Amino acid sequence: MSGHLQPIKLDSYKPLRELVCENIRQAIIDGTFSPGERLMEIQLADEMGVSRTPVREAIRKLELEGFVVMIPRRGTYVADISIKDITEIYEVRTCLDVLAAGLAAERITDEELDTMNGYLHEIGQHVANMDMNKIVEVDTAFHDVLYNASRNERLRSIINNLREQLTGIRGRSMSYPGRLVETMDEHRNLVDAIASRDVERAQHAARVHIENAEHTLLRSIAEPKKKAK
Amino acid sequence: MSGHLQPIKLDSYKPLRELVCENIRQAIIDGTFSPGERLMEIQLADEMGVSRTPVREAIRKLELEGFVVMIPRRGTYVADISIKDITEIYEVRTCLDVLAAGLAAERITDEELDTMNGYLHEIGQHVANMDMNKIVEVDTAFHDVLYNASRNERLRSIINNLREQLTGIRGRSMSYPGRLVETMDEHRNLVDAIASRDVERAQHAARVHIENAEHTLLRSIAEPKKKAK
DNA sequence: TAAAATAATACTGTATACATATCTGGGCAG
DNA sequence: CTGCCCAGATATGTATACAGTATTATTTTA
Repeated sequence: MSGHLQPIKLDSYKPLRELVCENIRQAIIDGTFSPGERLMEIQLADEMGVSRTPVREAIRKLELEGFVVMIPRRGTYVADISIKDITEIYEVRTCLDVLAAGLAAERITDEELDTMNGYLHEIGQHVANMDMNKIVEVDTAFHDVLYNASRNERLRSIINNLREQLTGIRGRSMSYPGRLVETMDEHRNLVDAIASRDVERAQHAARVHIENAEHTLLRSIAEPKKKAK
Repeated sequence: MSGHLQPIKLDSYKPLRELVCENIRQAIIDGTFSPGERLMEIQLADEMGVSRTPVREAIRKLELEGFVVMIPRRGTYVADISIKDITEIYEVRTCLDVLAAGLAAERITDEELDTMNGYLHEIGQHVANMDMNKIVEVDTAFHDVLYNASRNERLRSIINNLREQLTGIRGRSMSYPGRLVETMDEHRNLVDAIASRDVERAQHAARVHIENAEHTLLRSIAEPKKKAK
């Protein structure tokens, strides 16, 4: 979206470090900073018009979240996502998504089910228009409802963190030929299983969905479709 | 162990924030700081003989790890672990431990198996002597080998984080009547299953082990065994 | 000319100083 | 006597200054 760092807005009264953190994270996700690129505190601070202190605290948080790698006394670098990383993340996410789907099938409310069905319909329209941004946005909201229905805060936060680590490259998977239609079918199956409170089927649907997403992502990466900065 | 914060040692050349972080985490785990207690930056900095900067960065990390809760402009408080939290954590951990056991059964080396068997034997001796500290120590090492054998860094780090959040109260479970013998049997089953590369059986053994640990912990908490500060 | 050593530069790590918001206590009014 | 308001104190949020180390470039020597 943005090709450059935003100067910090003072709109909210959230601590500066939070705004700075979100700003840098977004810049990493949307490709403003390339993997392996060095992040220097002074430079970041200057560009955003703040001092080094909030920048440092933001970087510490991003390190915990896995977006950057810090080498003591050497500096901070944008984390490089390798095939091995993708495999690792999906190994964990498959397991957790299956858990979340099972729990949601037991604990979801009818209102939440309505919301999910609404999102499903919305996604269908955006797919018809090929509006990628909207698709990703609503897809995220759709899964948020699901994870929330698991009634497990930690599960939700761990999954969200793992998802965010892949956000930068997830778009590739989406634009893979035929994947969108597949995804919609899988979503439909998942919602139906949860709606009928069928834990086993919900777990199976979640597993199929996440495994397909992984395979598509890995396949799309194997293909030569690099876009330079 | 310690009843008070340690002044910071300059032994290692690790960044101060790391040492401070470990120091505070340990103090929370061993009960020097009670749940709900307020942590003040200046006081912590003075006690450890450092400035506020590394203390602040350490606290940010502890917040991400779930050990403390920060309220903007209000201060930092030691996280309070509720029954709901324990249930949440074990819900996720069960899933992840099962995953780790299955992966380990596929990927573990013979050397690592030897190591695990060695720890198992060691635990047996410490149980005979009722040396709780040693038991916890070797038990931790035992599981570390297992998680490491999953060959998934993220899985390992997530599980370790969840474990640490319960470390403070895990001792209760250990001292529950008969639990130690049960635990040893479960460990034996787990190692045997992994040694025979039987994924299904390893997963089952892991699930049984973690679920029993949870039940024992919840039971021991339900009983009135509070020790005041 | 190449390699090694030394010096200079630049960034991270840490400490301290300043600004601002929240909490506490006392006084005054109802 | 109780409740509200204002003022002072204290702690957090942010900025800046200082120190130490790593990297790089330049110079000297082989």
